[in-house]
Amino acid sequence: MTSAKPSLFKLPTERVAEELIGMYLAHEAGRERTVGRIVETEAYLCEGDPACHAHRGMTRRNQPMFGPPGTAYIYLIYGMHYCFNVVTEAPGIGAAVLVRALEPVEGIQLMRERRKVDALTQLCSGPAKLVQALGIRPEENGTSLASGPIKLLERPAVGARRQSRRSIVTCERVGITQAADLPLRFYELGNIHVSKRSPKAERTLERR
DNA sequence: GACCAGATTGTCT
DNA sequence: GACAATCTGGTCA
Repeated sequence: MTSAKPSLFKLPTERVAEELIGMYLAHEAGRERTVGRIVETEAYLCEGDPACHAHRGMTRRNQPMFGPPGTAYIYLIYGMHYCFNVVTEAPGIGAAVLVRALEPVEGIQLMRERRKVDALTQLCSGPAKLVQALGIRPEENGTSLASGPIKLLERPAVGARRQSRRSIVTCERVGITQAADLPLRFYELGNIHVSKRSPKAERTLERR
């Protein structure tokens, strides 16, 4: 397992969101390590996307979104849940990818304790759930994914089973009211850890 | 399985 | 003062 290449985060946000599927998100706090395989993401674009936090310019909350690509952007939603994003493209742009679901890989017992549930599919099948399961903290907002406690990893190229494009479903994003129809959500077809499936988009994929 | 309401607080207008 | 990139538990079919 090696760190993701920094150049990855400079790609267009939709590309990053798609490329992240199949990669690994790791969190280290002292000796406690948890790792999950990314199975669902959403892209939030700097232009033409009113659902993006950065749409109306920089504020105190969204400041990390305007930092260098590969920065962690963690924010509080609905007064009680935290969500984790990866900043993309270039400094000052204000685009990011929301990680929505993981397949638990390492530190599963720790995840169970943090989430206070047993079922594997309930550990990381939602943006706020995976933050809780990995033990990601709001203080880690703005840290670098290359050197901070949160890391993005990929399997070495040799012998790696490359994520086939065919098995990635593209559909509308979840839980937003503005620009809800843009196809900016990506998830792995058939994976039980995905937070919400889109039967319509899956049928379209099957026909290809 | 689908739908709905309630919890709860920082941020922005 | 309204709203929000959510989750959970309850109800109903």
